[in-house]
Amino acid sequence: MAMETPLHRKLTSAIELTEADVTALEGLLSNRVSLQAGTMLISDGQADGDAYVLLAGWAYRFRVFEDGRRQISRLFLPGDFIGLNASLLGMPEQAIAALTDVQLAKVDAPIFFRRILQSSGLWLAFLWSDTRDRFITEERVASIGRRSAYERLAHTFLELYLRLELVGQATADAFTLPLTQEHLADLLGLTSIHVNRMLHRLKDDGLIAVETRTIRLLSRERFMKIADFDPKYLVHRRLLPPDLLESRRIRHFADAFRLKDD
Amino acid sequence: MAMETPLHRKLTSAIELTEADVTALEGLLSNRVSLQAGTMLISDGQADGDAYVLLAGWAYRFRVFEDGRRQISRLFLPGDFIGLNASLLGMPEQAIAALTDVQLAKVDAPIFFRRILQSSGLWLAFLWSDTRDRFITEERVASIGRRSAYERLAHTFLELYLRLELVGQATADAFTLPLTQEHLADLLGLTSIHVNRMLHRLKDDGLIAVETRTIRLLSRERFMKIADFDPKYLVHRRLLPPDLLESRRIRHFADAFRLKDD
DNA sequence: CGTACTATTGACGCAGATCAAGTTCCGTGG
DNA sequence: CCACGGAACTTGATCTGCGTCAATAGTACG
Repeated sequence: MAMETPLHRKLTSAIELTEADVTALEGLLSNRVSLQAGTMLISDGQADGDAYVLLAGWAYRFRVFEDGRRQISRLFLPGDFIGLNASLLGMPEQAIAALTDVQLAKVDAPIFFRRILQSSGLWLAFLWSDTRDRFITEERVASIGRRSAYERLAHTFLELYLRLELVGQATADAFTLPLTQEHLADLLGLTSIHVNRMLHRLKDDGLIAVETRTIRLLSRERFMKIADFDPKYLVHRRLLPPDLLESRRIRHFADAFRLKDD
Repeated sequence: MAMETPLHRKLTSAIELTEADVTALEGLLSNRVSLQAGTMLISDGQADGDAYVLLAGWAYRFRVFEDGRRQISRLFLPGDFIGLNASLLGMPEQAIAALTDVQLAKVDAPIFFRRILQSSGLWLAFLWSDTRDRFITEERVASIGRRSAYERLAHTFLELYLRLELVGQATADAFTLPLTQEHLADLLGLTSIHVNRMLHRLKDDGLIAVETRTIRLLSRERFMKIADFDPKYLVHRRLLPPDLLESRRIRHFADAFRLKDD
Protein backbone atom coordinates (compact mmCIF):
# COMPACT_ATOMS: atom_id res chain seq x y z
CA MET A 1 0.00 0.00 0.00
CA ALA A 2 3.01 2.27 0.27
CA MET A 3 2.92 4.64 -2.68
CA GLU A 4 5.95 4.66 -4.89
CA THR A 5 6.95 8.28 -4.39
CA PRO A 6 10.54 9.30 -5.14
CA LEU A 7 11.23 9.77 -1.43
CA HIS A 8 9.85 6.37 -0.58
CA ARG A 9 11.81 4.66 -3.34
CA LYS A 10 14.97 6.41 -2.33
CA LEU A 11 14.83 5.66 1.37
CA THR A 12 13.69 2.06 1.05
CA SER A 13 16.44 1.38 -1.48
CA ALA A 14 18.87 1.59 1.41
CA ILE A 15 16.93 0.99 4.60
CA GLU A 16 14.02 -1.27 5.28
CA LEU A 17 11.08 0.74 6.61
CA THR A 18 8.06 -0.61 8.44
CA GLU A 19 4.48 0.20 7.50
CA ALA A 20 4.37 2.48 10.51
CA ASP A 21 7.47 4.31 9.34
CA VAL A 22 6.02 4.92 5.93
CA THR A 23 2.74 6.14 7.39
CA ALA A 24 4.55 8.46 9.77
CA LEU A 25 6.64 9.83 6.95
CA GLU A 26 3.60 10.51 4.83
CA GLY A 27 2.03 12.27 7.77
CA LEU A 28 4.97 14.63 7.93
CA LEU A 29 4.52 15.59 4.30
CA SER A 30 0.94 16.79 4.41
CA ASN A 31 1.68 20.48 3.98
CA ARG A 32 1.96 20.62 0.20
CA VAL A 33 3.25 23.67 -1.64
CA SER A 34 3.67 24.27 -5.36
CA LEU A 35 6.05 26.90 -6.62
CA GLN A 36 6.99 28.21 -10.02
CA ALA A 37 10.34 27.80 -11.66
CA GLY A 38 12.69 30.53 -10.49
CA THR A 39 11.12 31.04 -7.06
CA MET A 40 13.57 31.32 -4.18
CA LEU A 41 12.98 28.65 -1.56
CA ILE A 42 15.55 30.12 0.78
CA SER A 43 17.39 33.36 0.26
CA ASP A 44 21.09 33.76 0.84
CA GLY A 45 22.16 33.72 4.45
CA GLN A 46 18.67 33.27 5.81
CA ALA A 47 19.00 31.68 9.24
CA ASP A 48 15.33 30.98 9.87
CA GLY A 49 14.64 29.28 6.58
CA ASP A 50 11.96 26.71 5.98
CA ALA A 51 12.65 23.05 5.42
CA TYR A 52 11.17 20.99 2.61
CA VAL A 53 10.97 17.65 0.98
CA LEU A 54 11.11 17.95 -2.78
CA LEU A 55 8.31 15.84 -4.22
CA ALA A 56 8.52 16.76 -7.90
CA GLY A 57 10.73 19.02 -9.98
CA TRP A 58 14.30 20.18 -9.47
CA ALA A 59 15.90 22.85 -7.28
CA TYR A 60 19.45 24.02 -6.69
CA ARG A 61 21.60 25.68 -4.09
CA PHE A 62 24.01 28.34 -5.29
CA ARG A 63 26.46 31.06 -4.37
CA VAL A 64 26.70 34.37 -6.20
CA PHE A 65 29.87 36.44 -6.02
CA GLU A 66 29.97 40.22 -5.99
CA ASP A 67 31.00 40.45 -9.62
CA GLY A 68 28.19 38.16 -10.74
CA ARG A 69 30.04 34.87 -11.01
CA ARG A 70 27.75 32.09 -9.89
CA GLN A 71 28.35 28.55 -8.70
CA ILE A 72 25.70 25.92 -8.16
CA SER A 73 26.89 23.83 -5.26
CA ARG A 74 24.15 21.27 -5.28
CA LEU A 75 21.17 19.99 -7.25
CA PHE A 76 18.01 18.76 -5.52
CA LEU A 77 16.08 16.05 -7.31
CA PRO A 78 12.68 14.53 -6.48
CA GLY A 79 12.87 12.77 -3.13
CA ASP A 80 15.58 15.03 -1.71
CA PHE A 81 15.45 16.74 1.67
CA ILE A 82 16.04 20.50 1.62
CA GLY A 83 17.37 22.50 4.53
CA LEU A 84 16.26 20.26 7.40
CA ASN A 85 19.40 20.51 9.52
CA ALA A 86 19.94 24.19 8.94
CA SER A 87 16.32 24.95 9.70
CA LEU A 88 16.36 23.02 12.97
CA LEU A 89 19.52 24.72 14.13
CA GLY A 90 18.89 28.18 12.72
CA MET A 91 22.03 28.06 10.61
CA PRO A 92 22.34 30.42 7.63
CA GLU A 93 21.77 28.53 4.38
CA GLN A 94 23.11 29.36 0.97
CA ALA A 95 20.46 30.48 -1.47
CA ILE A 96 18.14 27.80 -2.85
CA ALA A 97 15.91 28.28 -5.88
CA ALA A 98 13.40 26.22 -7.83
CA LEU A 99 14.85 25.21 -11.18
CA THR A 100 11.56 23.95 -12.59
CA ASP A 101 8.05 24.24 -11.28
CA VAL A 102 8.21 22.23 -8.09
CA GLN A 103 5.95 20.41 -5.69
CA LEU A 104 7.18 20.50 -2.13
CA ALA A 105 6.14 19.37 1.27
CA LYS A 106 6.92 22.14 3.70
CA VAL A 107 8.20 20.61 6.90
CA ASP A 108 8.48 21.92 10.42
CA ALA A 109 12.00 20.87 11.31
CA PRO A 110 11.55 20.32 15.07
CA ILE A 111 8.43 18.26 14.53
CA PHE A 112 10.12 16.37 11.73
CA PHE A 113 13.14 15.45 13.82
CA ARG A 114 11.09 14.56 16.85
CA ARG A 115 9.15 12.07 14.79
CA ILE A 116 12.15 10.76 12.91
CA LEU A 117 14.00 10.08 16.13
CA GLN A 118 11.26 7.81 17.36
CA SER A 119 12.03 5.19 14.72
CA SER A 120 15.44 3.73 14.13
CA GLY A 121 14.47 3.01 10.53
CA LEU A 122 13.39 6.54 9.74
CA TRP A 123 16.32 8.07 11.49
CA LEU A 124 18.83 5.80 9.77
CA ALA A 125 17.17 6.47 6.43
CA PHE A 126 17.48 10.21 6.96
CA LEU A 127 21.08 9.89 8.10
CA TRP A 128 21.83 7.76 5.06
CA SER A 129 20.29 10.32 2.74
CA ASP A 130 22.18 13.15 4.39
CA THR A 131 25.48 11.33 4.24
CA ARG A 132 24.96 10.28 0.65
CA ASP A 133 24.30 13.91 -0.25
CA ARG A 134 27.64 14.76 1.28
CA PHE A 135 29.36 12.02 -0.73
CA ILE A 136 27.82 13.49 -3.85
CA THR A 137 29.10 16.95 -3.02
CA GLU A 138 32.56 15.58 -2.29
CA GLU A 139 32.62 13.80 -5.62
CA ARG A 140 31.69 17.13 -7.22
CA VAL A 141 34.75 18.68 -5.60
CA ALA A 142 36.86 15.97 -7.21
CA SER A 143 35.09 16.57 -10.49
CA ILE A 144 35.55 20.30 -10.65
CA GLY A 145 39.04 20.14 -9.23
CA ARG A 146 40.51 17.43 -11.41
CA ARG A 147 38.31 16.42 -14.32
CA SER A 148 38.40 18.12 -17.71
CA ALA A 149 35.28 19.86 -19.00
CA TYR A 150 34.47 16.87 -21.19
CA GLU A 151 34.91 14.42 -18.34
CA ARG A 152 32.91 16.62 -15.98
CA LEU A 153 29.94 16.66 -18.32
CA ALA A 154 30.10 12.91 -18.79
CA HIS A 155 30.38 12.36 -15.07
CA THR A 156 27.45 14.60 -14.26
CA PHE A 157 25.18 13.02 -16.85
CA LEU A 158 25.84 9.58 -15.51
CA GLU A 159 25.37 10.72 -11.93
CA LEU A 160 22.09 12.41 -12.75
CA TYR A 161 20.93 9.38 -14.64
CA LEU A 162 21.65 7.06 -11.73
CA ARG A 163 20.12 9.36 -9.13
CA LEU A 164 16.99 9.80 -11.21
CA GLU A 165 16.74 6.11 -11.97
CA LEU A 166 16.76 5.37 -8.25
CA VAL A 167 13.67 7.51 -7.75
CA GLY A 168 11.88 6.26 -10.84
CA GLN A 169 12.45 9.35 -12.94
CA ALA A 170 14.49 7.83 -15.75
CA THR A 171 13.82 5.38 -18.55
CA ALA A 172 16.13 2.52 -19.47
CA ASP A 173 18.72 4.89 -20.90
CA ALA A 174 17.42 8.46 -20.83
CA PHE A 175 16.27 11.22 -18.52
CA THR A 176 14.80 14.69 -18.73
CA LEU A 177 17.32 17.45 -18.17
CA PRO A 178 15.69 20.76 -17.27
CA LEU A 179 19.03 22.57 -16.97
CA THR A 180 20.01 25.18 -19.53
CA GLN A 181 23.59 25.16 -20.75
CA GLU A 182 24.19 28.13 -18.48
CA HIS A 183 22.97 26.14 -15.47
CA LEU A 184 25.25 23.30 -16.47
CA ALA A 185 28.12 25.76 -16.71
CA ASP A 186 27.43 27.15 -13.24
CA LEU A 187 27.17 23.62 -11.89
CA LEU A 188 30.45 22.49 -13.43
CA GLY A 189 32.54 25.62 -13.03
CA LEU A 190 32.62 26.33 -16.77
CA THR A 191 31.29 28.79 -19.34
CA SER A 192 28.06 28.08 -21.15
CA ILE A 193 29.96 28.47 -24.40
CA HIS A 194 32.38 25.75 -23.46
CA VAL A 195 29.56 23.53 -22.21
CA ASN A 196 27.97 23.94 -25.61
CA ARG A 197 31.13 22.79 -27.37
CA MET A 198 31.65 19.78 -25.12
CA LEU A 199 28.01 18.82 -25.49
CA HIS A 200 28.49 18.70 -29.23
CA ARG A 201 31.63 16.67 -28.79
CA LEU A 202 29.71 14.14 -26.68
CA LYS A 203 27.17 13.93 -29.48
CA ASP A 204 29.81 13.62 -32.19
CA ASP A 205 31.52 10.90 -30.20
CA GLY A 206 28.27 8.96 -30.11
CA LEU A 207 27.92 9.09 -26.34
CA ILE A 208 24.66 10.96 -26.01
CA ALA A 209 21.61 11.73 -28.07
CA VAL A 210 19.80 14.95 -27.25
CA GLU A 211 16.12 15.33 -27.88
CA THR A 212 14.14 18.24 -26.47
CA ARG A 213 15.19 18.52 -22.86
CA THR A 214 16.12 14.87 -22.67
CA ILE A 215 19.49 13.18 -22.66
CA ARG A 216 19.92 9.63 -23.85
CA LEU A 217 23.05 7.83 -22.72
CA LEU A 218 24.21 5.60 -25.55
CA SER A 219 26.85 3.63 -23.70
CA ARG A 220 27.02 3.38 -19.95
CA GLU A 221 30.36 1.58 -20.20
CA ARG A 222 32.02 4.32 -22.17
CA PHE A 223 30.69 6.91 -19.74
CA MET A 224 32.15 5.03 -16.79
CA LYS A 225 35.49 4.87 -18.55
CA ILE A 226 35.66 8.48 -19.67
CA ALA A 227 34.66 9.93 -16.34
CA ASP A 228 36.56 7.36 -14.24
CA PHE A 229 33.17 6.89 -12.63
CA ASP A 230 33.08 4.98 -9.37
CA PRO A 231 29.42 4.42 -8.45
CA LYS A 232 30.21 3.56 -4.83
CA TYR A 233 29.65 7.12 -3.67
CA LEU A 234 25.97 6.95 -4.58
CA VAL A 235 25.50 3.98 -2.22
CA HIS A 236 22.77 2.38 -4.30
CA ARG A 237 22.42 -0.77 -2.35
CA ARG A 238 20.54 -2.01 0.66
CA LEU A 239 22.60 -1.42 3.75
CA LEU A 240 21.13 -4.01 6.09
CA PRO A 241 20.40 -7.30 4.37
CA PRO A 242 18.12 -9.30 6.68
CA ASP A 243 20.52 -12.23 6.86
CA LEU A 244 23.05 -10.06 8.65
CA LEU A 245 20.71 -9.28 11.50
CA GLU A 246 22.70 -11.37 13.93
CA SER A 247 26.05 -9.79 13.27
CA ARG A 248 27.86 -7.68 15.82
CA ARG A 249 27.21 -4.49 13.94
CA ILE A 250 23.53 -5.03 13.77
CA ARG A 251 23.15 -5.89 17.39
CA HIS A 252 24.76 -2.59 18.08
CA PHE A 253 22.23 -0.95 15.83
CA ALA A 254 19.47 -2.32 17.94
CA ASP A 255 21.20 -1.08 21.06
CA ALA A 256 21.60 2.34 19.58
CA PHE A 257 17.89 2.97 19.64
CA ARG A 258 16.98 2.21 23.15
CA LEU A 259 16.28 5.88 23.40
CA LYS A 260 15.24 6.12 27.03
CA ASP A 261 17.94 6.85 29.54
CA ASP A 262 19.94 3.85 30.62
CA MET B 1 36.46 21.86 35.10
CA ALA B 2 35.81 21.19 31.44
CA MET B 3 39.14 20.93 29.68
CA GLU B 4 39.65 23.25 26.77
CA THR B 5 40.13 20.63 24.09
CA PRO B 6 39.56 21.60 20.45
CA LEU B 7 36.39 19.50 20.34
CA HIS B 8 35.03 21.08 23.47
CA ARG B 9 35.82 24.59 22.27
CA LYS B 10 34.26 23.91 18.92
CA LEU B 11 31.01 22.42 20.15
CA THR B 12 30.42 24.87 22.96
CA SER B 13 31.04 27.77 20.62
CA ALA B 14 27.70 26.95 19.05
CA ILE B 15 25.69 24.97 21.57
CA GLU B 16 25.59 25.21 25.31
CA LEU B 17 26.52 21.89 26.88
CA THR B 18 25.85 20.80 30.43
CA GLU B 19 28.47 19.35 32.75
CA ALA B 20 26.90 15.96 32.17
CA ASP B 21 27.19 16.39 28.41
CA VAL B 22 30.84 17.24 28.65
CA THR B 23 31.53 14.31 30.93
CA ALA B 24 29.66 11.95 28.65
CA LEU B 25 31.57 13.22 25.65
CA GLU B 26 34.88 12.72 27.38
CA GLY B 27 33.82 9.22 28.26
CA LEU B 28 33.29 8.45 24.60
CA LEU B 29 36.82 9.53 23.74
CA SER B 30 38.75 7.23 26.04
CA ASN B 31 40.14 4.94 23.36
CA ARG B 32 43.18 6.99 22.34
CA VAL B 33 45.26 6.18 19.30
CA SER B 34 48.35 7.89 17.92
CA LEU B 35 49.31 7.49 14.29
CA GLN B 36 52.17 8.70 12.17
CA ALA B 37 51.91 11.14 9.32
CA GLY B 38 50.94 9.32 6.15
CA THR B 39 49.01 6.50 7.80
CA MET B 40 45.69 5.64 6.20
CA LEU B 41 42.79 5.99 8.63
CA ILE B 42 40.31 4.58 6.17
CA SER B 43 41.14 3.13 2.79
CA ASP B 44 39.18 3.89 -0.34
CA GLY B 45 35.76 2.35 -0.50
CA GLN B 46 36.00 0.66 2.86
CA ALA B 47 32.46 0.14 4.11
CA ASP B 48 33.27 -1.06 7.60
CA GLY B 49 35.64 1.75 8.48
CA ASP B 50 36.34 2.99 11.97
CA ALA B 51 35.13 6.32 13.27
CA TYR B 52 37.32 8.83 15.05
CA VAL B 53 37.49 12.15 16.72
CA LEU B 54 40.62 14.03 15.73
CA LEU B 55 42.23 15.33 18.91
CA ALA B 56 45.49 16.73 17.54
CA GLY B 57 47.07 17.00 14.12
CA TRP B 58 45.53 17.16 10.66
CA ALA B 59 44.03 14.57 8.30
CA TYR B 60 42.45 14.67 4.86
CA ARG B 61 39.98 12.83 2.70
CA PHE B 62 40.91 12.37 -0.95
CA ARG B 63 40.09 10.74 -4.26
CA VAL B 64 42.73 9.34 -6.60
CA PHE B 65 41.97 8.86 -10.29
CA GLU B 66 43.32 6.05 -12.40
CA ASP B 67 45.93 8.23 -14.07
CA GLY B 68 47.23 9.52 -10.74
CA ARG B 69 45.39 12.83 -10.52
CA ARG B 70 44.45 13.43 -6.92
CA GLN B 71 41.88 15.68 -5.27
CA ILE B 72 41.62 16.37 -1.57
CA SER B 73 37.95 16.84 -0.85
CA ARG B 74 38.20 17.75 2.78
CA LEU B 75 40.64 18.67 5.54
CA PHE B 76 40.14 17.48 9.11
CA LEU B 77 41.45 19.77 11.85
CA PRO B 78 41.67 19.18 15.60
CA GLY B 79 38.20 18.78 17.04
CA ASP B 80 36.69 17.32 13.87
CA PHE B 81 34.62 14.14 13.68
CA ILE B 82 35.81 11.56 11.16
CA GLY B 83 33.60 8.98 9.54
CA LEU B 84 30.88 8.69 12.20
CA ASN B 85 27.88 8.53 9.89
CA ALA B 86 29.51 6.27 7.34
CA SER B 87 30.73 3.93 10.04
CA LEU B 88 27.33 3.63 11.66
CA LEU B 89 25.63 2.90 8.37
CA GLY B 90 28.34 0.82 6.76
CA MET B 91 28.65 3.23 3.84
CA PRO B 92 31.84 3.18 1.76
CA GLU B 93 34.05 6.14 2.63
CA GLN B 94 36.55 7.88 0.42
CA ALA B 95 40.14 7.36 1.53
CA ILE B 96 41.29 9.26 4.62
CA ALA B 97 44.93 9.71 5.61
CA ALA B 98 46.84 11.38 8.41
CA LEU B 99 48.57 14.51 7.14
CA THR B 100 50.69 14.99 10.25
CA ASP B 101 51.26 12.77 13.23
CA VAL B 102 47.82 12.61 14.79
CA GLN B 103 46.16 11.82 18.08
CA LEU B 104 42.76 10.29 17.70
CA ALA B 105 40.01 8.90 19.80
CA LYS B 106 38.70 5.78 18.13
CA VAL B 107 34.96 5.69 18.52
CA ASP B 108 32.44 2.89 18.23
CA ALA B 109 29.79 4.51 16.08
CA PRO B 110 26.71 2.73 17.47
CA ILE B 111 27.73 3.43 21.05
CA PHE B 112 28.58 7.00 20.15
CA PHE B 113 25.21 7.68 18.58
CA ARG B 114 23.30 5.94 21.32
CA ARG B 115 24.90 8.22 23.88
CA ILE B 116 24.63 11.34 21.75
CA LEU B 117 20.94 10.79 21.22
CA GLN B 118 20.28 10.82 24.93
CA SER B 119 21.13 14.49 25.22
CA SER B 120 19.56 17.20 23.11
CA GLY B 121 22.67 19.33 23.62
CA LEU B 122 25.11 16.69 22.43
CA TRP B 123 22.96 15.66 19.54
CA LEU B 124 22.44 19.24 18.39
CA ALA B 125 26.14 19.94 18.74
CA PHE B 126 26.97 16.95 16.57
CA LEU B 127 24.35 17.91 14.02
CA TRP B 128 25.69 21.44 13.97
CA SER B 129 29.24 20.20 13.40
CA ASP B 130 28.12 17.88 10.64
CA THR B 131 26.12 20.57 8.91
CA ARG B 132 28.90 23.11 9.21
CA ASP B 133 31.27 20.61 7.59
CA ARG B 134 28.88 20.38 4.70
CA PHE B 135 28.75 24.16 4.39
CA ILE B 136 32.53 24.19 4.27
CA THR B 137 32.56 21.62 1.49
CA GLU B 138 29.94 23.53 -0.45
CA GLU B 139 31.97 26.70 -0.18
CA ARG B 140 34.93 24.73 -1.53
CA VAL B 141 32.86 23.81 -4.56
CA ALA B 142 32.24 27.52 -5.11
CA SER B 143 35.92 28.20 -4.62
CA ILE B 144 37.26 25.63 -7.04
CA GLY B 145 34.50 26.30 -9.54
CA ARG B 146 34.63 30.06 -9.69
CA ARG B 147 37.59 31.60 -7.88
CA SER B 148 40.97 32.20 -9.53
CA ALA B 149 44.02 30.42 -8.15
CA TYR B 150 45.06 33.55 -6.28
CA GLU B 151 41.62 34.01 -4.77
CA ARG B 152 41.39 30.33 -3.88
CA LEU B 153 44.61 30.46 -1.92
CA ALA B 154 43.54 33.58 -0.10
CA HIS B 155 40.16 32.08 0.66
CA THR B 156 41.61 28.86 2.01
CA PHE B 157 44.14 30.60 4.22
CA LEU B 158 41.46 32.72 5.81
CA GLU B 159 39.16 29.75 6.25
CA LEU B 160 41.89 27.69 7.86
CA TYR B 161 42.83 30.57 10.11
CA LEU B 162 39.26 30.99 11.32
CA ARG B 163 38.67 27.29 11.82
CA LEU B 164 41.90 26.91 13.76
CA GLU B 165 41.25 30.02 15.81
CA LEU B 166 37.92 28.56 16.90
CA VAL B 167 39.66 25.53 18.37
CA GLY B 168 42.51 27.47 19.94
CA GLN B 169 45.12 26.49 17.37
CA ALA B 170 45.97 29.93 15.99
CA THR B 171 47.62 33.06 17.35
CA ALA B 172 46.30 36.56 16.83
CA ASP B 173 47.22 36.53 13.15
CA ALA B 174 49.05 33.33 12.31
CA PHE B 175 48.70 29.55 12.19
CA THR B 176 50.82 26.50 11.46
CA LEU B 177 50.28 25.06 8.00
CA PRO B 178 51.50 21.47 7.70
CA LEU B 179 50.47 21.19 4.05
CA THR B 180 53.11 20.99 1.35
CA GLN B 181 52.54 22.99 -1.80
CA GLU B 182 51.56 19.76 -3.46
CA HIS B 183 48.87 19.16 -0.84
CA LEU B 184 47.63 22.68 -1.36
CA ALA B 185 47.50 22.05 -5.08
CA ASP B 186 45.48 18.86 -4.61
CA LEU B 187 43.18 20.68 -2.24
CA LEU B 188 42.58 23.59 -4.59
CA GLY B 189 42.51 21.80 -7.92
CA LEU B 190 45.80 23.34 -9.09
CA THR B 191 49.39 22.38 -9.83
CA SER B 192 52.03 22.68 -7.13
CA ILE B 193 54.00 24.88 -9.51
CA HIS B 194 51.17 27.32 -9.84
CA VAL B 195 50.53 27.25 -6.10
CA ASN B 196 54.16 28.20 -5.64
CA ARG B 197 53.81 31.20 -7.93
CA MET B 198 50.59 32.43 -6.32
CA LEU B 199 52.12 31.99 -2.88
CA HIS B 200 54.93 34.29 -3.90
CA ARG B 201 52.47 36.77 -5.27
CA LEU B 202 50.60 36.81 -1.95
CA LYS B 203 53.93 37.52 -0.27
CA ASP B 204 54.89 40.23 -2.77
CA ASP B 205 51.50 41.83 -2.32
CA GLY B 206 52.11 42.04 1.42
CA LEU B 207 49.23 39.75 2.33
CA ILE B 208 51.08 36.95 4.04
CA ALA B 209 54.40 36.35 5.74
CA VAL B 210 55.70 32.81 5.64
CA GLU B 211 57.97 31.50 8.35
CA THR B 212 58.78 27.81 8.68
CA ARG B 213 55.47 26.00 8.31
CA THR B 214 53.54 29.01 9.56
CA ILE B 215 51.44 31.53 7.71
CA ARG B 216 50.90 35.02 9.06
CA LEU B 217 47.93 36.92 7.68
CA LEU B 218 48.90 40.57 7.40
CA SER B 219 45.49 42.02 6.68
CA ARG B 220 42.26 40.23 7.38
CA GLU B 221 40.32 42.97 5.59
CA ARG B 222 42.25 42.61 2.35
CA PHE B 223 41.80 38.84 2.50
CA MET B 224 38.06 39.19 2.89
CA LYS B 225 37.98 41.53 -0.08
CA ILE B 226 40.18 39.48 -2.40
CA ALA B 227 38.40 36.20 -1.75
CA ASP B 228 34.91 37.71 -1.53
CA PHE B 229 34.88 35.93 1.81
CA ASP B 230 31.55 35.56 3.55
CA PRO B 231 32.20 34.12 7.01
CA LYS B 232 28.57 33.08 7.52
CA TYR B 233 29.19 29.57 6.26
CA LEU B 234 31.49 28.82 9.19
CA VAL B 235 28.66 29.61 11.64
CA HIS B 236 30.94 30.93 14.34
CA ARG B 237 28.34 32.12 16.73
CA ARG B 238 26.27 30.72 19.50
CA LEU B 239 23.04 29.37 18.12
CA LEU B 240 20.85 29.45 21.21
CA PRO B 241 21.41 32.55 23.35
CA PRO B 242 19.80 31.86 26.73
CA ASP B 243 17.57 34.92 26.50
CA LEU B 244 15.73 33.36 23.57
CA LEU B 245 14.67 30.34 25.52
CA GLU B 246 11.07 31.43 25.51
CA SER B 247 10.80 31.95 21.77
CA ARG B 248 8.70 29.78 19.53
CA ARG B 249 11.68 28.10 17.93
CA ILE B 250 13.17 27.15 21.23
CA ARG B 251 9.99 25.77 22.63
CA HIS B 252 9.96 23.53 19.62
CA PHE B 253 13.50 22.52 20.42
CA ALA B 254 12.41 21.43 23.82
CA ASP B 255 9.55 19.49 22.30
CA ALA B 256 11.86 17.85 19.85
CA PHE B 257 13.60 15.96 22.55
CA ARG B 258 10.86 14.37 24.43
CA LEU B 259 12.28 11.20 23.08
CA LYS B 260 9.82 8.76 24.55
CA ASP B 261 6.87 7.84 22.43
CA ASP B 262 4.02 10.33 22.53
C1' DC C 1 5.32 38.72 -34.98
C1' DG C 2 8.09 40.99 -31.41
C1' DT C 3 10.71 40.50 -27.13
C1' DA C 4 13.69 37.87 -24.53
C1' DC C 5 15.86 33.90 -23.32
C1' DT C 6 18.74 30.01 -25.09
C1' DA C 7 21.85 27.91 -28.23
C1' DT C 8 25.55 28.14 -31.75
C1' DT C 9 29.80 29.35 -34.07
C1' DG C 10 34.26 31.66 -34.90
C1' DA C 11 38.43 34.47 -33.71
C1' DC C 12 41.44 35.46 -30.24
C1' DG C 13 43.57 35.83 -25.49
C1' DC C 14 45.15 34.24 -21.06
C1' DA C 15 45.29 31.63 -16.59
C1' DG C 16 47.18 27.89 -15.38
C1' DA C 17 49.27 23.32 -17.09
C1' DT C 18 53.33 21.04 -18.70
C1' DC C 19 58.18 20.35 -19.32
C1' DA C 20 62.70 20.88 -17.67
C1' DA C 21 66.28 22.27 -14.77
C1' DG C 22 68.09 23.60 -10.76
C1' DT C 23 68.26 24.69 -5.55
C1' DT C 24 67.27 24.46 -0.78
C1' DC C 25 65.82 21.94 3.07
C1' DC C 26 66.14 18.31 6.30
C1' DG C 27 66.51 13.76 8.32
C1' DT C 28 69.73 9.92 8.71
C1' DG C 29 73.95 7.54 9.21
C1' DG C 30 78.86 7.38 9.19
C1' DC D 1 79.77 17.38 12.58
C1' DC D 2 79.69 16.50 8.00
C1' DA D 3 77.92 14.15 3.82
C1' DC D 4 74.55 12.29 1.32
C1' DG D 5 69.90 11.32 -0.55
C1' DG D 6 65.30 12.36 -1.17
C1' DA D 7 61.58 15.46 -0.53
C1' DA D 8 60.01 20.03 -1.14
C1' DC D 9 60.54 24.25 -3.32
C1' DT D 10 61.87 27.58 -7.18
C1' DT D 11 62.26 29.47 -11.68
C1' DG D 12 61.93 29.89 -16.70
C1' DA D 13 60.10 28.55 -21.32
C1' DT D 14 56.42 26.94 -23.75
C1' DC D 15 51.82 25.04 -24.57
C1' DT D 16 46.74 24.53 -24.31
C1' DG D 17 42.05 24.18 -22.38
C1' DC D 18 38.93 27.06 -21.51
C1' DG D 19 37.48 31.96 -21.21
C1' DT D 20 36.29 36.26 -23.55
C1' DC D 21 34.34 38.88 -27.13
C1' DA D 22 31.25 39.25 -30.85
C1' DA D 23 27.76 38.12 -33.85
C1' DT D 24 23.90 35.10 -35.54
C1' DA D 25 20.22 31.93 -35.14
C1' DG D 26 16.69 29.30 -32.99
C1' DT D 27 12.61 28.97 -29.77
C1' DA D 28 8.99 30.10 -26.81
C1' DC D 29 5.55 32.65 -25.24
C1' DG D 30 2.35 36.64 -24.88
